[in-house]
Amino acid sequence: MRYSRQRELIIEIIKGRKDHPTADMIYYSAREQEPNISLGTVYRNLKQLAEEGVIITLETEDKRLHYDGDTSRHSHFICNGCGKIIDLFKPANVPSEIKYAGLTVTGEKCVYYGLCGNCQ
Amino acid sequence: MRYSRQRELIIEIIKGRKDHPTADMIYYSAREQEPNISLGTVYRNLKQLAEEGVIITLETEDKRLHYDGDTSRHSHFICNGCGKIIDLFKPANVPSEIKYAGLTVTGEKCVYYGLCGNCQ
DNA sequence: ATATTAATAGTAATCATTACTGATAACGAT
DNA sequence: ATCGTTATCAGTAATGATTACTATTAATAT
Repeated sequence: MRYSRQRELIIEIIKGRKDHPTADMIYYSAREQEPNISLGTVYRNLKQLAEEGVIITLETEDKRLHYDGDTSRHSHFICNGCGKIIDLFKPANVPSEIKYAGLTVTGEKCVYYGLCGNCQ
Repeated sequence: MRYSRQRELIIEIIKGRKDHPTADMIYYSAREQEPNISLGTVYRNLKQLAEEGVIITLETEDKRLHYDGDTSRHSHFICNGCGKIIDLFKPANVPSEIKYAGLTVTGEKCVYYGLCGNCQ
């Protein structure tokens, strides 16, 4: 994986924000510093970074992939009102059932839906 | 919501299977009994049924929506080897953090990734 | 039975994402 | 430092899942 200015910028953007941006949100942000960066470059790098485990993907009900620069184990809460995604850094334990079923868990994606303080 | 033979068939198919089929899997299954049913009809009804809460959607890393006829509270395990989706009927508790953050939870989607017994 | 209007089959359009292509740039070897 | 190799880029075309559209059919209340 060779260095590139564009990729470095993309990493910096994702790691620097606590919301969970989609590819095009990252694209628009990147264009502020790198006006000629292409959307394809953003998508290609995001995909690559996610495969490498540098960032994490979050599949939501809005049909677009959200990206998260924080790779530590945590869950998410998504507000049905405003769409905001909130990190939950004290995730629940893995269901006990898993060990009995002979399954090896390597990752988890727990998303809770509901209303945030502002929206209820 | 008026009765229709096609919708009834779609419901019957989803409720009758324990895998978590995608729209086109349901489409091909439906065509065995209703050879002229259209893919659009399948998609339209699945969307409607999910909105009504009759079925549940599952957003996975394979970029297609999976549907689940079981609306009881449960989690899922997805095997990275064979792609099989396994139900976990003893889901973990909601993270304690949520009540302190003033969030109201109305739904959850927990997906665990790893390897099933056959694939490890 | 008739009128109203969801629902359908079939097809076109949308939209996020990925693939392609010729040009550019990173970087190890000379 | 220059050269050669090749990953990466910008720009654009293609893909694939899903949704919207349209004329027709069928469910159901009156």
